[in-house]
Amino acid sequence: MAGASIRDVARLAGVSTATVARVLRGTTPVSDQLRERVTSAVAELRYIPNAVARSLSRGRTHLLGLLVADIANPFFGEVARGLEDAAVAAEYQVLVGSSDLDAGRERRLLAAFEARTVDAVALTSTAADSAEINRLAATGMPMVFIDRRPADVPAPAVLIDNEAATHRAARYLIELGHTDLAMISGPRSMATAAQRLAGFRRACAESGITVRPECVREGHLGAAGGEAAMREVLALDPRPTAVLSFNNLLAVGALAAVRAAGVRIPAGISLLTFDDMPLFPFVDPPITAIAQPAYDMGREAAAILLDALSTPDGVRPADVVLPSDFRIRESCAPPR
Amino acid sequence: MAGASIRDVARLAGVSTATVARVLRGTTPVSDQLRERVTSAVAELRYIPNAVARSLSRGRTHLLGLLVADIANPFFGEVARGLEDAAVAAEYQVLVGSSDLDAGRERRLLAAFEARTVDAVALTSTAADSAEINRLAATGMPMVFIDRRPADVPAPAVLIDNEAATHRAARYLIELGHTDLAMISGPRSMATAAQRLAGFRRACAESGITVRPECVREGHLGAAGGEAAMREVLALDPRPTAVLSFNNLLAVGALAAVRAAGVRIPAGISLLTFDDMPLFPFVDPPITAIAQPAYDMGREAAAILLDALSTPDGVRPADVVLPSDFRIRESCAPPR
DNA sequence: ACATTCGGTGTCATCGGTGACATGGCGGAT
DNA sequence: ATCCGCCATGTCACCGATGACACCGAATGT
Repeated sequence: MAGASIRDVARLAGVSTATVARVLRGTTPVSDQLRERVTSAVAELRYIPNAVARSLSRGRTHLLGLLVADIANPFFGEVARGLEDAAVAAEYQVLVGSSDLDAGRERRLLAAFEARTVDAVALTSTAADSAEINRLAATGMPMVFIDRRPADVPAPAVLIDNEAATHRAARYLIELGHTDLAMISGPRSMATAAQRLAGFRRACAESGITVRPECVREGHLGAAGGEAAMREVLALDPRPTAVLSFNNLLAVGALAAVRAAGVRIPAGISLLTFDDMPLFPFVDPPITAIAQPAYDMGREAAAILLDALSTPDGVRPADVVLPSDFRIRESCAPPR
Repeated sequence: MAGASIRDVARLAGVSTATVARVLRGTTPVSDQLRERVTSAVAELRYIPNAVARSLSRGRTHLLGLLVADIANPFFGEVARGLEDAAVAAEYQVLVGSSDLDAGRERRLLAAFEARTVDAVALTSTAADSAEINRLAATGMPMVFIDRRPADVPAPAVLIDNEAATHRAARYLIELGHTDLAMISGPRSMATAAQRLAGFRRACAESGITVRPECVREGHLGAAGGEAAMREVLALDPRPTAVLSFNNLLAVGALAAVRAAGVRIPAGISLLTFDDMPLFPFVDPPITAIAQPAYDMGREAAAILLDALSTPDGVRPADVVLPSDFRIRESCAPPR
């Protein structure tokens, strides 16, 4: 039950622990005879090397820390999966944690990652507190941001061109004829939110459209926040004719609010959102969305991290900007 | 950069490492003066105890292994989140891995868990190979299954009453007037699939309805499998008037096939599925679903594991059967 | 024939904490 | 005053694997 140790194997094979290690890791040559004795001893004892001991001895855990806002959010699930697939291919495992965008929880998670000496961390969530993150980065821990990065942290990021993507989406609405647009945005402190809002504003400005201040809602993230924000938007007088949502959860909440208000999409109001979901094509009406390549973002992030780990000289890797995909469906139409 | 060790702290505070440990873990009493010196040394050096070393020394990693079929699947995401929330409350972290229902990948994941000496594992996926799992269980590693369990493994499980839930759903369809039902099931080797199919069959049998063999499709899991299975069902002559889907992904695929075939739900065919999704209420038409309490399942699983870890005497915990929720929406109607 | 090299193997300190045990000092009981 | 006991603290072996180093014997070079 207790699991055999390398000493047990060595004893059974009549060799030293060093020889066992050598056979196992195939590093230095070992005579065929001893190799044979060792491998059969390993098999007989069902010996499994203790990764904890190895980690302590080698100073490497082969663990990647992944900090997300909420692993239950399909977007982060995809990211996690992409990261995991790249990680396992390199014999790494993934330690995940959800921060819920709570600064305290985020801090505890990072502290845990540090204490466990994960080899590198990927972050997709960030409660503003970048001091903590900078301290971790300063220890030399390879680090990569996904989807967003606090302004003052000197680490690479994997993201899409949020400004351009939002600009394009907003232009699409404007070309449809909308002149009174609203945006359900994220917390102002979030870099992504600022970028998307900027793209939105630029598109409006370029067409001489004024965005009413009350048409920009900085909702709390999550479906409930989206619902509340949409309720407020619908109550506006005049009511905006098109709404752009900052992410998938917000959109789900917005959808609920629209339904509850008895408003039809796109007849009564047009809706467009960041983050595609597998069911969007089947919603009534199919939802137009800006799809982020979540899986690839996770994979790229892992690639950056693994690369940094294998070449410790350490030039800071460049950001990776992935293409987003604007998927036009039927949730937007010209205003009445 | 390299991180201070307990010896550095001890040296700076002018005490022994044991005293530092005692101050940190608050176990045995330490004089105020020394406590003071130690805490300030800890602060000055920004000392963070090395969890790897502690794990090796104590034989506990405070790590829970979670094996899911696919962390990108929202159902498993919810499970993971529930498990995580319960875990962090007890100062545990979660190591996740996706098996993709691939026996080899599952085996490697379990081997990694074992090598890392996680304190316990939760499994929601199972490629039939239970020998491997039994071997792990035999080492005394606390273990819990979520959603499904291989028949011959003596470990507790957290699940819903699949047979009853499916029976109820099938009855609902029958009471609507359907007499020709189909089921898009999962792989026969999966216990859950067998149970759900049994409930389905019992409901039919009780009403004197014969289920045509070709109406039970054992699809490959995943949206693509669901689409293929549904395409086959739609091609049947006569075409069944109602279909019950084994899980959320299968349903998404089925939805796509129905759309592609130009068939209307529920007018042309009724659809009902296991696993609810946040967007189901907004789909055209809103999808009737059997909701599993995924988050709670994760939490219960963690509770069982943590309990087993804190009371090592080890009575085998009983299964936890959670209620499912049958959410009737509009995707089912009487047959024409 | 002797020095040199090298392949194959063992020894042991080390990674950072932990806890059993040893030690020393002080107060209270007799 | 003496002994006991307890509290506070230090010492050190240990968890399991690793790798630097030492070592031995055989093959090669001159």
